[in-house]
Amino acid sequence: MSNTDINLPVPAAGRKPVISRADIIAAALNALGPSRSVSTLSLREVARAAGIAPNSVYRHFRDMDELAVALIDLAGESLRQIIGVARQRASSEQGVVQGCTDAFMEQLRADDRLLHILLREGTVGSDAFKRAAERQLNFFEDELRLDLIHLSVMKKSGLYEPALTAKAITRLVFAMGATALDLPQEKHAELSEQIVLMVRMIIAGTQTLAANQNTVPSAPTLQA
Amino acid sequence: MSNTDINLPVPAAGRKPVISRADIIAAALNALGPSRSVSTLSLREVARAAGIAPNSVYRHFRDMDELAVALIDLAGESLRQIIGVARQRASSEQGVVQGCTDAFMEQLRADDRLLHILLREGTVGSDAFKRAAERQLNFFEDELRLDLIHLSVMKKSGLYEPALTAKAITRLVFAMGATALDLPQEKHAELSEQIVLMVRMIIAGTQTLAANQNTVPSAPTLQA
DNA sequence: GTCAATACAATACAGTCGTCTATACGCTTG
DNA sequence: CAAGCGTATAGACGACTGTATTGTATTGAC
Repeated sequence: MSNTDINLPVPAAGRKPVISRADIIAAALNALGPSRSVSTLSLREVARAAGIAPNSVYRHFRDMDELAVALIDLAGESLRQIIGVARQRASSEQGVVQGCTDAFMEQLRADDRLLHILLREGTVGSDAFKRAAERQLNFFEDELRLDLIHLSVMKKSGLYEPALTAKAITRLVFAMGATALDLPQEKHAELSEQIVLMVRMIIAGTQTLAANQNTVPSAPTLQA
Repeated sequence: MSNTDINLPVPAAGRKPVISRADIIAAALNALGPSRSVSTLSLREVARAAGIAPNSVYRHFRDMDELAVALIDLAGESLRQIIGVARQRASSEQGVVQGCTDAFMEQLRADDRLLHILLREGTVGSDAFKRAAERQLNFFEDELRLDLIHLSVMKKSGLYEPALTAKAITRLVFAMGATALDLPQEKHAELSEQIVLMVRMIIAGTQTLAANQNTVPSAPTLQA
């Protein structure tokens, strides 16, 4: 669809844009701050933050929804890249969980406005809005699912319903991360530990369920 | 001259109220519909839905935040009661998980406006708003924690970090439930199965971790 | 009956919102 | 240079917001 940064090779016989999509997005992020919700942003407010007239925003975004979706997509890409780097650095299972959680929490701590958006705005706003957030979550789930499969092969451990496991981990981590946004920084370490333990619980659970399914497909209880 | 500085429990020496707090709350719920966010409700809109003048809302609620908190509390109490009934009917572990999830999803399906509020509004809105939602979640966590302990004793199965386990289950179920709000009803059954499996994963995980901890006491324990 | 307290309505005000129209600027091209 | 075109601005409109003020009807105590 429409590109975000580079204009088409059309000569563009007119006045050169003094402001770009990226500028408006940056202004929106700036106006948004660390704890505001995107749905409370008004077109005029963004224009004010960008130092342009309200109408000029229309040149770049059809409405605020389009801007919000751009913000969400940007946030998702940003976090995925960071998590990707953390994932590559880790090899063992424990390292992956710990490493990715650490990267996640560190990004949270760094007052990254993008991540805040992605965590908060999953359940409110317009349909396009929610669909964009859902899409980004699905990206995470899919990457995590591949990781889990890779890991289970490497460690020869069971993996029950990879997609479901990935979804559970993703949703849980994002939900916990969302609560972290309103917590003072000194509690972040504690929350980080909690998240790591929760993820380990799910991983242990998926392995156990896989083992039980292979041995006794009807017994609900487990004895290690 | 005699002043009226002290307000005793004087039996309302004035006009009888034609509208009550409950009426306003009902009007707000009605105006809110199934998919609107509470934070988008305006005082005037509520007044219009209640058929009263905007100012009259002030008589019962200091501002919209107070109304929103009342809505959240109401939603939490309502759902807790429903889950409580479902819990009492179930005895086995499988029954508890399945039963509570079914009750949860059925409440979702019944277009209950209260539950919608509780699921959506955990991450946006004013501080008082978010604190109220968090408080309701904590209630659920606590009840679930006691249930888990009770269950683990009954079934003689392990339970690793009851509080953390309860928190993981609660947050995950609520997060999944929130996504269900924007799903067509025919997908609810599928989602319900997913939720049940996710919860079983966590329960299997906490049991496995407990068993591992008993055999290999090297992992550091965390207790809040 | 009188009086004070109360609940609500009516109106108004200042502010913000999104959007429309018209206009000025600056760049490219002839 | 001048025409053309796209960008951005200025201003205004109507709708909506929360709130303050004022007026009015109803009630219960004396």
